[in-house]
Amino acid sequence: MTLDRPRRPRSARAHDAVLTATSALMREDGITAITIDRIAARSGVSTATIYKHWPCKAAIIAEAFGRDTAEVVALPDTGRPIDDLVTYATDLLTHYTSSEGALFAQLLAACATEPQAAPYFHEFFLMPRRAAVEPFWDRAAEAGLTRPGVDAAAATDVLLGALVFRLMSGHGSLSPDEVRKLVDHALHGLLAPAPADPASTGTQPHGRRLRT
Amino acid sequence: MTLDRPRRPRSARAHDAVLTATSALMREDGITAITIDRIAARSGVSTATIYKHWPCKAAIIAEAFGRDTAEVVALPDTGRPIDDLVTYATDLLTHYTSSEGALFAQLLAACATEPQAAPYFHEFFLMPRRAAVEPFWDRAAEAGLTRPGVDAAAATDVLLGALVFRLMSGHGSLSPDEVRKLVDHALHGLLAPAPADPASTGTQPHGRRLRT
Amino acid sequence: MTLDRPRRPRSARAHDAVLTATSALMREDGITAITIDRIAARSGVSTATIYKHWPCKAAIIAEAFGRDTAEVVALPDTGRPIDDLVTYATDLLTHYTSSEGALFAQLLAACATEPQAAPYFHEFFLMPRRAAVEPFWDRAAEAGLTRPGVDAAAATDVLLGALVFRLMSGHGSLSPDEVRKLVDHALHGLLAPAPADPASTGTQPHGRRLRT
Amino acid sequence: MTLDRPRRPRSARAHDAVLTATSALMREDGITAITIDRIAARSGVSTATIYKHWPCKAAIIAEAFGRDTAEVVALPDTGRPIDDLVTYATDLLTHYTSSEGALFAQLLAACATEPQAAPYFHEFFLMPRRAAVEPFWDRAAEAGLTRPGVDAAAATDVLLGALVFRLMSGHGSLSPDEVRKLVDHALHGLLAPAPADPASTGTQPHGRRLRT
DNA sequence: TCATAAGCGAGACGGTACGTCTCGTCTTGGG
DNA sequence: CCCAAGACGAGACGTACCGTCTCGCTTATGA
Repeated sequence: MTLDRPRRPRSARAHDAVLTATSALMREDGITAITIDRIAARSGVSTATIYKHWPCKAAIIAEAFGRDTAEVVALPDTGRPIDDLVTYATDLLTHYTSSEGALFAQLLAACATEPQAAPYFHEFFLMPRRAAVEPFWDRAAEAGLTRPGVDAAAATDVLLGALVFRLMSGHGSLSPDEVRKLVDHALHGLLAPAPADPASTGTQPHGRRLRT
Repeated sequence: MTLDRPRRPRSARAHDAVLTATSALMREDGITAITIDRIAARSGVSTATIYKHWPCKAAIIAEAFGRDTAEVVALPDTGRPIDDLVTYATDLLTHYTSSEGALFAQLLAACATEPQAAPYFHEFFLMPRRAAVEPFWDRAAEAGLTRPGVDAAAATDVLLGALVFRLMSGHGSLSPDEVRKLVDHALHGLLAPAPADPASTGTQPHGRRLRT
Repeated sequence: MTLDRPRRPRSARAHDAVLTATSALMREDGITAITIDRIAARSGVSTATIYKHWPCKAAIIAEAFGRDTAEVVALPDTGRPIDDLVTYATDLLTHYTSSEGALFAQLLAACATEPQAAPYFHEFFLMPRRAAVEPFWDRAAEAGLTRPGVDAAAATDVLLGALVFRLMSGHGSLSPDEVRKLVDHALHGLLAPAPADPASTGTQPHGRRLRT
Repeated sequence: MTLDRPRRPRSARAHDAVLTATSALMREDGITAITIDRIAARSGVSTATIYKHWPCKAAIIAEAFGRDTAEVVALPDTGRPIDDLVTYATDLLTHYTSSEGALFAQLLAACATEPQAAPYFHEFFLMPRRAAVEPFWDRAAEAGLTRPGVDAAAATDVLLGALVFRLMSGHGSLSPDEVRKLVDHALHGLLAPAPADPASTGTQPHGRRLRT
């Protein structure tokens, strides 16, 4: 617990210890069971020191969660941007279907409850994730594969949004089928495409294209 | 405080008084400032009685919020379903852009934190709202105006999802332009419509399945 | 729980049921665990009815305890009054050394806390007990075996007092030896008998100064 | 409420503040009216801190009462031990005849109800009091003025016992005459002194039988 | 080199909300 | 008219956690 040699450069040590302890606690007992005192006890960092590094509990959690999450879902690169996007989106949502999703939901809840944590969530979770996919969406946009006006920010929010909503409220299924449906809806829209030629059939061929 | 005549049919009286007090408190000071004790003081209902009616604070809030929200946004009916949907979706998201959205976000946070509240959120907020728009989506589906597989549940989640995400995490703008963009993306999809030639990849199915 | 037959002559039935239930509860879980609600549930008598019969919980307990205690310790009658007194006193204190003593202590505590119970304690416990031993002390007094001024009331209080004190505060041993010591001290006094010759101390016969 | 300079040495400050507040409350409204919350409000010490210092309410009261009682009744020292004992005993019982006695009774009741308080009662009230009189009884014993086997503990219990009993149950008079009677009985015994000639009764000298 | 200032662990503290408990009153509805 | 059933207001209870603070020690830097 008390290393001897390099004593003063503690700031970084304490910082790391807190994040590590927080990660451990949140996997073990869930975010709701996390308390500053438990983090302090687990990390060996005193509560006072913790409060010198972060403004509130949710900020710690946001940073810890963001650090852990560094690319849990790989970005494929097959050269077929649309396929890659579909794969990535499906993988991403599927990943948050697991217990990781519950953590994510509780992290978001903490952010909403403690507004001071928002910047931490932004910096340590959202931005890194978005930066990773941004070039991807950019390339897709350049290739004319995305709708006009679609950028990484909007895309992420629309893609994750429905899942977030369901995770938060606990309603709605998160079965693989549902996840695929949500991804499909987000990527291709809720409404039928405006018929290019108004003379087509009422129901149209996309039925085949979309159904699972 | 002590009404005289009809004394025993109090259950309903207490119930209403609590919901009314909760609504008032949540408009005045926000959801985070709500306390069971404050609800008790404001409503004249004792904490013990409150806990006999609801399992936790978030359940009360969910019911109160749901009761208040009964159709704050009107469903237009111009006979042009697509226009109506667009109008409704835009109005809905715009409505949650106001302070009402902050309440909504904190309600969701409370639901995620206290799982016992989820059924209340479901019953008193989500279901009534969804029931209101359901026939609308059904009619649109019958008219072939929605993509196959789109139902009221998925539609609501995808439409509201991005907004919910932004409200919860505090990131992202909620300006009218952004709202319009989110609505547009949700309704029409993130990806550009599939090109006319379907002969792209023979390897995997989702290219065909998904590409509009 | 819901007997049907004899409905009106309830008063006596309810009274008895309450006392019986209270006795049972107090043997099972101790007096501190007794609740009006538990008595009501156990006896099938409603709380409202209970409050019509007794002013407070301690009153019920006092009556129940008194009813149960009817002569648990026998009064010997060997014809040798002093021996009988010694036997009785020792038996009495020994009896209250058991778990019955703890009940007794808690009953007294309840009486001190809820003054309304005192008359019940007096009527249903103290008086019957005292009435039983009174003729005994009277006879002893007539035979000149007790000190002048000693009556049943004072005798009981002095005899039981030390035990009560120890039971209440939890201090002091209640081993057989200690009990015998307390009985001995109470019966024969703390001070050594005044020496036969009154000329011992210059300060005069305290015996006279104090006696009554 | 918020003193500035000497901040951390609060433990003692809080401790004292609680005891002082408790003393005040108990003189003003009686022990039954004491609440942890009232003590907290009066003393400026939070309930949580209070519970870190004492296990229950009765423990606080016991300590506060003991602290206040530090020798309210003086021990005379005339050189005539018997007289001193008589004076002291009478003064002591008389003192507890006042409202102080009611407090004492309720303190004992609290001790019986909350067993965790017993050690506090023992340490802060009983022991100091007993320690004060102990040398006195010892000297009397050495001088052969007390009955064999009488020590400070037994003496205190027998002397106070009857009073305690009457205080607790509310029965029996506590007039000066009665007090004197109780003191007399305790000091000199309930039974008449054994006749000088041991050959009196066939049942053998109970004096010897019982003594020790 | 040594003093100063800062960082730290430990943990007490004030504050506040929690959810439970019990009391004693009250009302309903059935007999 | 009485009663069981039990809802209710009141409010104390003991616990939990937060975020601040003080203490006393350790260590890095600047005079």
